[in-house]
Amino acid sequence: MKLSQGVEWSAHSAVVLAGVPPGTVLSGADLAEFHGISESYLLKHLQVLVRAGILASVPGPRGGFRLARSPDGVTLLDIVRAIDGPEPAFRCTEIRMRGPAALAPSAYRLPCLIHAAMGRAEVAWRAQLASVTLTSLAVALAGSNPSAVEKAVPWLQEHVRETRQP
Amino acid sequence: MKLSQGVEWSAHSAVVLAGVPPGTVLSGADLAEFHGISESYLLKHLQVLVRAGILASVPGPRGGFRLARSPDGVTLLDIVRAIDGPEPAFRCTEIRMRGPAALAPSAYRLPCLIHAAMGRAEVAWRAQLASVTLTSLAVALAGSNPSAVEKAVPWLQEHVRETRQP
DNA sequence: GGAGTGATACTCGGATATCTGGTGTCCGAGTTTTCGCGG
DNA sequence: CCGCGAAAACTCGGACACCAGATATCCGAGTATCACTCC
Repeated sequence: MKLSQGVEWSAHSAVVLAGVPPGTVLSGADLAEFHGISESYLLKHLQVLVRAGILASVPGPRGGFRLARSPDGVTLLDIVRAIDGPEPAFRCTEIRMRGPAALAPSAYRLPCLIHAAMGRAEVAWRAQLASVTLTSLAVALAGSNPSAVEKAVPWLQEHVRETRQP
Repeated sequence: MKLSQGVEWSAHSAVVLAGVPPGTVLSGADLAEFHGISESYLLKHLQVLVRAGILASVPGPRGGFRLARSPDGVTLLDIVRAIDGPEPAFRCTEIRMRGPAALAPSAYRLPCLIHAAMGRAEVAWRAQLASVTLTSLAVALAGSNPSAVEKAVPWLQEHVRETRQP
């Protein structure tokens, strides 16, 4: 089980976007430079987040990305599901219904126990991720590492862009 | 995030092996036939379980596999970690320490918050898997689908093999 | 001087190569069994 | 009939191709800006 690299990049980018004022955007190039990562590859992931309704994009010069909803309404689970896909990690192929000792399919109305156990584990995993919002991350960051925030804010103010209001 | 196919096969095979009497083994070919799956590929995973100390193998004619410890002592987490690897799903590359707004490394003694949140989620996931033992699975199966067990037992008795005692 | 208009520059968006890890299979090492032979 | 020995058969073990998905990048579509021209 391995999570895509894009999850980390997307989560950090979303936290940064949660920290810029409403009505402003950051370009993909700025987000990539801020984190010291590849711009092209980050764009690929940001586009996925846009398609998932987590970010909104503004095209053209002085365009960029912003959160599509309130930072309260975006959780780590949303980001993971957008990048990594919504399908569960464990795929039950129902091998219990195969082989020489199998019964008729009607005998397997109750779910496969291994499948069920895996499902419970994933529910617990998702519940933890769903309890973390961008707001909670930003607040915790301000509390745990205020100097990092103090250094990031001026840089962001230098690169943030006002957007015309539709 | 995607779990290997081998996790499902290994888990089912382990449950079957938990159901055969102590001092007996099942060959890889029998386990594969019982589940209707590829023998060669299942063997690959069974060997990993042997290396992880979950199964023990007996070579030569009338050889096969058996559990290396009591079914009480084998959890789903053990199997997942053996097949899928022990490293966590989320890999933090510390991008917070990069880019133009980064501070000196000494300013990042506290863990990355996104990393920490992902870690809590994985702990919850593993805790669920660790709470499921082969014994609990076997007991629950006997309760939820006794007819499947009744049909499987004769087949297994037909194919199980006594092992000489060292 | 102001408005209109065309060109321009900048941004996101999707299509395209590359590469690692899971998937699938095969042949060889090792051991037990078994068959044949001799006593 | 019994014991010994060698050959054979069966099993696991690891090494070898193949393929899907993640990784990484590039060029094109679309739009706001800006400069220039004309009124």
